[in-house]
Amino acid sequence: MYKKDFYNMHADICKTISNPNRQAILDNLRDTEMSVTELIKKTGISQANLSQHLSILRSKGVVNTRRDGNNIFYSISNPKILQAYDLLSEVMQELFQNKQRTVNDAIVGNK
Amino acid sequence: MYKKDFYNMHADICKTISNPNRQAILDNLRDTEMSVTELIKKTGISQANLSQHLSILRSKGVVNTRRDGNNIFYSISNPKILQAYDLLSEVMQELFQNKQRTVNDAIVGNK
DNA sequence: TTAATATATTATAATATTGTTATATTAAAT
DNA sequence: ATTTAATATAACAATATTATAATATATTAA
Repeated sequence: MYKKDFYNMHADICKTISNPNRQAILDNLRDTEMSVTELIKKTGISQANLSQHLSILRSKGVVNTRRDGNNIFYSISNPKILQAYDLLSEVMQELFQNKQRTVNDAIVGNK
Repeated sequence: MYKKDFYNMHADICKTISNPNRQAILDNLRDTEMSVTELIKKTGISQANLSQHLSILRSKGVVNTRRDGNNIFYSISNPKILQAYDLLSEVMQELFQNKQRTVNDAIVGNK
């Protein structure tokens, strides 16, 4: 596989989880499957919009589905997705702390 | 911090690395700093576009810069960014393998 | 001081992503 | 067979992202 293809695929999977609503979905599915109705309640996302986001996650293989009667249950397909999610949380926090420190240094005037 | 803010920030940092050209940049900076000119050569991205992507990475704190004479050297600010990058590579590969397997099952007709 | 090199910025057109509204599908219950 | 509840899809407007072309800035060299 050529590097460009790799970068494209990588960016694609990364983009799939790069949306606040989809982050909320994944966070709610962290350790349990959940029906769409439950997800609506938990996330507050509108039905149509949630369904669209679930469709994106599903089409990329990030979540799996299971029908039980009238409900469809969504779950995360691969635990590494959550590992990546959590690692990015750490990165985010550390970047945020650095920014805070920079601002503080600027105010206090020390380096 | 409210969950919505968290998801927004998380998605934001995630979006920052969700672009094939920025992936290429990060991959090239993996274990060395590099000047813009070097990055142009290595990645094949146009000067203006590369500069824009570097600007995005810089503004989000993902890379640091150092001027040396006429050159500006870029480097990755936090090793966890690469850890996250690599973990997402694994996720990508595993998702890809699953998809391959599914296609194969469909062709062969076994489950 | 001017020229050359390295990098950044701005404007813009093309494309992609997002959320909303309205409508369709699917399965279960009556 | 209808009705109801759960979920999906389509159409669309608003916004964001992207790459290109043109121009500007900054540092060194001549």
